[in-house]
Amino acid sequence: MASVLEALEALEAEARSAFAAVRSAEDLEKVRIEYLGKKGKLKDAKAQVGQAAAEDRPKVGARAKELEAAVQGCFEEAQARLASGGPALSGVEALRDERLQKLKKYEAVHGAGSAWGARFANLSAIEELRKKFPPLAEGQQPDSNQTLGTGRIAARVMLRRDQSKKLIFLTVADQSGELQVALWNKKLPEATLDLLRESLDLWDLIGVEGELAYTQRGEPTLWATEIKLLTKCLAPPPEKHHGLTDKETRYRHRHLDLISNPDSRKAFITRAKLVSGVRRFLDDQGFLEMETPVLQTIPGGAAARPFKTHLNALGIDMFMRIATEIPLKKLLVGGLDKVYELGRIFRNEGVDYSHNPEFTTVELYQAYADLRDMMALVENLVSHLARELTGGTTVTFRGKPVKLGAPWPRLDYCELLEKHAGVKATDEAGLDRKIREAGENPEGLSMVDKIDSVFGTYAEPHLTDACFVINQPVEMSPLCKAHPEDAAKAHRFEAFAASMEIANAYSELNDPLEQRKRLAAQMRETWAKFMREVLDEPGASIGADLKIGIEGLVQRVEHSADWQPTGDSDANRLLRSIETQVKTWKRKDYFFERMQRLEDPSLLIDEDFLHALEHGMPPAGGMGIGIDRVCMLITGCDSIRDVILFPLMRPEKNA
RNA sequence: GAGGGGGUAGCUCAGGUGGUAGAGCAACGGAUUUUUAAUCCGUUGGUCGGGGGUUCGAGUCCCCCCCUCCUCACCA
Repeated sequence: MASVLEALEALEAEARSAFAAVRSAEDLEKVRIEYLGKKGKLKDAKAQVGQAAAEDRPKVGARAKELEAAVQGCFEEAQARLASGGPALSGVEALRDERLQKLKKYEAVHGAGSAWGARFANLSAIEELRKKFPPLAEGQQPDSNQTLGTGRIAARVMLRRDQSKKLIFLTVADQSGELQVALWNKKLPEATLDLLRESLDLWDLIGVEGELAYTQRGEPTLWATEIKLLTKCLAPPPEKHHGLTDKETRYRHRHLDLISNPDSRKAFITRAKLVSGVRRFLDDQGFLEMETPVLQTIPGGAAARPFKTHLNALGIDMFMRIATEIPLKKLLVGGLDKVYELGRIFRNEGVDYSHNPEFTTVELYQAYADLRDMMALVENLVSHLARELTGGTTVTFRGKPVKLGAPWPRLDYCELLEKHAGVKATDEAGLDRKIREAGENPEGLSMVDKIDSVFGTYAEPHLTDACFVINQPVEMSPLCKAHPEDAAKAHRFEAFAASMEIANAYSELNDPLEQRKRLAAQMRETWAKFMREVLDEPGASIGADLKIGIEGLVQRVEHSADWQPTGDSDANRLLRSIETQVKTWKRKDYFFERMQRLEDPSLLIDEDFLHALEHGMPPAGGMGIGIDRVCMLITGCDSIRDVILFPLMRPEKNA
């Protein structure tokens, strides 16, 4: 013990005199590394604590702590004495500083601002230049003296291999691919080569003009005769071989992902082609692309929860659209017979591998057509896109093959239910049993909800290859015509692939009287459902009076076909009572949001839409396709986040 | 909302039972005139997600919080 303690004392004395003797910033850095550095003497000393006898460790440990503080103090003292411009740079700052130095070095020769480049015209894509290299036969020795023409490219430096001070190989990449560039003193002025050797970093953007020739190893290479820095990269790039794998970083900083991961870049290029392919396909069939409002006062066309926003100029609340259906149908009324809209819609709901709050759909409507036209259209469209973008009609999703080739089988909704769940759609007790088997509670669910729940749990997982599910119960489809041969069924299909719904189509309901009935029924159902939820909310205590009032209202809503919330003073009184009680509930935000929707009846019955139908909407086929999901299938991406450039991410909190 | 995996150098990752954080790549210095994830020699670089606790000593043990991925739930 004595010896360890003595050693510590001696080290402190030694460090004090060493730091005291420092006369320059360089010396200080040396002494700092000697004592405080990673392999410095202080580390060695601290390591000895563990070697000391167990009973001595407390004393020795405490002394080592003092020593560390003392030496750190010596360093700071010396630093202050020299006034050497603040603490040493560390980590990413040091790397950035190195690059700044190189930037200055380059600009010292080429002038201020030269590191940020300018127009560099008459470029070839790397992909095009590579085509100028004749393919080499197996084992064939390339003629490295033969020039195969010239090339001019702009690209990012991905790899750098210095063979010597006279020859440097770079691997550079542009959007189309990678190519080797050689900087050689026999092709490039010595001064240029020297400057670049000392100032060129990975991920810098450069412009190169030169001769095309194989190397002796047969690598297609652009031998630079002129080279310019087009943009300096100041931030340190990710690891050159493994690239960027951390998903969070990839989503938050997509630009890094696109540079580092060619597969990711390829997926988004494919997505762009897919979107333009959809447009071309529809345009070629005479559809016109329309642009309808994103901001709406009544978010209709679906039952999803909307995002709410506020328009200052008019002092009104507005909503982001949850579908494009309603305005497009008004265009059918207006005499535009084949219309579509491809764009973003917004739903204030969950996030998982196949859901993002904002996503892209294409909705299309064709007058005087029906479901059958929509079927032909979507199966041709999707198999056409698959063939064009992947070369085939069978894709791989989550490790399993998925067939997208037309024609897709037509599967009856109720038959699927019976086949996979073993119950009939009319068998309420059976449905309840299946819901309980899945660990859910069927109480409070409407018949439609029950059927939907069982179908989702038992049938959807089996819908791997692209298929049409048809003949849904009509209650599930409020905007859809009844089936011409069976009024209980909807003239509707949902297209599934890989267990995801990728399209949904109707023979559109154009009877304004029937439409009003359906919307009213849906509205009453929503009211009743909300009231029942309030009654069932676990942990919520509501007074006996209120309970009776709510139960009464539910009865009234469910049994009177023409019930309207407007003017029902009982309903408003109940809402106010609920409002005061809900304030302390755990899920109060959820309930307040639902209450707000219920307070404005126009949110549930879109009178303007019904009025439009009364002017005559032609019978029509209509369809919505989930572009993101189709894109997942065609690019083979397992998550919707891999096909959305900037998926939703919780903001990072800085501590 | 529930369960599980993860957060360590700029990047990719190691770190039995607490002993004072390592490697590869990148960076810096040097060698190298046809390499290709170039190679060889040397060097620097870390509030180990954040906060608190136990301890002489915490990446490691305990508590709280944050972010993320996966599965499930929710979701026309």
